[in-house]
Amino acid sequence: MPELPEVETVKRSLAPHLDGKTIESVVFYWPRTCLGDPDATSAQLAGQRIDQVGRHGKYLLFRLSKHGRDSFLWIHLRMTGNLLLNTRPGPHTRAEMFLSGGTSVVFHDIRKFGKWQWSRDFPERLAQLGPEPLEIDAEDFVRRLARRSMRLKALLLDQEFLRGLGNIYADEALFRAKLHPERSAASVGPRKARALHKAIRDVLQESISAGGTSINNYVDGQGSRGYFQLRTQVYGKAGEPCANCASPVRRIVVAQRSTHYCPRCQRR
DNA sequence: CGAGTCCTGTGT
DNA sequence: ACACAGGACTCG
Repeated sequence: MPELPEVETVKRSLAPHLDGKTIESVVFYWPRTCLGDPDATSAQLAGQRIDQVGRHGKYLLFRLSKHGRDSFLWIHLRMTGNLLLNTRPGPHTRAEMFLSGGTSVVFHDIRKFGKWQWSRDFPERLAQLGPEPLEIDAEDFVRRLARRSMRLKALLLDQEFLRGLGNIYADEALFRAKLHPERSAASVGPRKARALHKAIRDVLQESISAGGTSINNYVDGQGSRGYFQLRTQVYGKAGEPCANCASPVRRIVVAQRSTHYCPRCQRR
């Protein structure tokens, strides 16, 4: 479910409540939520102070310290994960974190795809990700795009190309830039590449301002829904008229993911 | 590049 | 009963 804007919204809703608190205990109700040994992870986490809650692409990153030693905990929400502050655990609660001062964080995850991992050093998986879409500058983006022959949709979903785009925002950005999802990245000229860079930034920023996209399950740390679903133009709109030209939006499958585009505005 | 896997819930 | 779902890994 959550892509960059949703994870950013979760981070903003949690950080003020967690920064500076100490982890008293962590319980994994579904042990496979934890990459690595759940008992050892819980033991390592107990007593850690949360120095900062951040975001790296779609990952939430907790910077921790105990006895003067830094460590890291990342959480990936995958399709249906939610982190909820001070709520009762329910049937879909996969993990729970208890903090100093009576604060708790429940990890609710219907499909059990979400993952937590603790590490002493900066996590390798995060180090392998591409740049933040809201930080990379246009010229750098254009150069990186020109080096890849992959289809645009598949490339935008590749977290080593850019970290944070998922199925909704990849489709929305390609629509805004008027680029066909199956077009090869290297075939896109610098002018259109710059338009895509701007489209990505705009759609992500607008969604963050709207608190993310809530289609089914997504809510922030306080349980609030976002409302960017009211602003999407192609995602989930197969058969509906295109906002630009009124031709029906088409749904195809690219890289095993449903892909929505306007066949008239987004030519190959 | 595609297919299969991890999972549960919802809608047709 | 079947298709589909904001993700990402592993395999051939």
